[in-house]
Amino acid sequence: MPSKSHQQIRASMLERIQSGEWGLGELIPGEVELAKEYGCARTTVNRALQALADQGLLKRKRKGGTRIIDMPVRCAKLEIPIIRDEIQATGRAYQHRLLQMKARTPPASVRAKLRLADTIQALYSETLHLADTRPYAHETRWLNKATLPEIEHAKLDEISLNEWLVQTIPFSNGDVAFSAINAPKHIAAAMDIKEDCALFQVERTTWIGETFITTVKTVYHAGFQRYSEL
Amino acid sequence: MPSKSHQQIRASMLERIQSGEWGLGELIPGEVELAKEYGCARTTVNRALQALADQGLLKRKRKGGTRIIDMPVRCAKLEIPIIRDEIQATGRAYQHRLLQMKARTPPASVRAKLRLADTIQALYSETLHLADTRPYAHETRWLNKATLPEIEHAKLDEISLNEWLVQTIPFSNGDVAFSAINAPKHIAAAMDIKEDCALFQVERTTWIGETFITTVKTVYHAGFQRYSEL
DNA sequence: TAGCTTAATATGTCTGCACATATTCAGCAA
DNA sequence: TTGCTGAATATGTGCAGACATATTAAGCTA
Repeated sequence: MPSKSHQQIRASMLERIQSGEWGLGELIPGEVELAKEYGCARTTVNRALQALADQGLLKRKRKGGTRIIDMPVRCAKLEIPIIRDEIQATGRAYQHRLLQMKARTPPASVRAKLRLADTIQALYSETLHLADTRPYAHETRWLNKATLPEIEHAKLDEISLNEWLVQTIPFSNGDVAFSAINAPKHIAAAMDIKEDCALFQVERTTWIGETFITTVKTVYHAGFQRYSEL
Repeated sequence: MPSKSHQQIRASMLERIQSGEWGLGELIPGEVELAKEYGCARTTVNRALQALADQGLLKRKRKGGTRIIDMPVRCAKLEIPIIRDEIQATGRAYQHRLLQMKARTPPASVRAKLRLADTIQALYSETLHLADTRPYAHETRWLNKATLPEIEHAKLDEISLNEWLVQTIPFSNGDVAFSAINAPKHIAAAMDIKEDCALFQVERTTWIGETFITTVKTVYHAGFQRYSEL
């Protein structure tokens, strides 16, 4: 069994954890001992253990040894796809409408969150995304004009602002918040639903280094679910 | 610079990706070349590249080489803590009330989701979690009695069902779905809020191997946000 | 030209070894 | 007892070399 052993070892260890052979908070054997047991090099065991530690199942400390996490925190890896992809993946036609777009001084709440100067102008936009002509999601966005002068030349009829950003600034940092809101009047009107209907909302703010790029509130249609494995 | 180089190399590569030096979908140099450039062993470069690939920034193929992901999918790693921890972390007092708990035949919708036989009895429960005596979240749970006979002896006054499960079945598989609902009458009553108020809902179903453990709907108080970095 | 074979190539993985680093623990001194 | 010091120890990291494996590209054949 000279190949792929680090994956097998990892799987075997996972089993030992799940079965309770290695109980909660318990210290497990050292790398050298495990290497002997599995008949492989210590490096290989190390790799398997590191992976499990990354996954949040183990905690490792030099000299302290490796122990099972006492109170494991459940984690869900949520994917947040481009809305167009999400719609087309279900076989429906995608459309989007730019409802509004203008330069404005953002309200204090937005300026605070983004650490913007009082005087700065930001680009404000509202977009409606449609699946087979039915409203799918509504986006409210603030965008730092200063960092993105190219925005003027983008053809936002053909490609949504959302997508344009992903292509232009692909790998940024940021944060997300998920919540529920009662549909405010203007969104209810745009999405053709009852006012106060419960909607799923995702707020995202993205940065590159220290400079703010954009903050966006995406509100999905009634009944929308975001799904993930854990 | 003989130490920590795989982390440094990884950071350096991340920069090259973010700065656009290595553009979207582009092929990057091979491991041997990078190793020469960074002045280290191929193993070390490999490790850095693997990490970035795990993170979803790179795609690697034997012989095909390594390329930057064309359409990166945003991922958020959401932590779903035990409610007690979540409340106590903000310095508030935690309490919980078991509103209901009885064995029942689950409705067809639940049976289907859990692949349960028609005849099986499941344990149904409703729990209210309080922060400083104010309603924080409401849980509706179905639990497979057959797989968890110990449940009868658990002291569910002292410890919430939620927590009892985490301690008893710590490492299970499952799925989650996030959504927004208008508060139904019985939840509005229990949480002392207006009917139809928008609430954030998390539905979780967990398994061990092929056997179903539990499914739970957690509805959080109005205005609740689940936050994460991305 | 189409289809097969073969060699070249980039990543995947394992080994065995060495040294680095953090942490515990025992032993000693004030 | 308290506090310090140094040895022991488990993990962290790196290197060189080897072989495995998937896939492409080139060359050959019909």
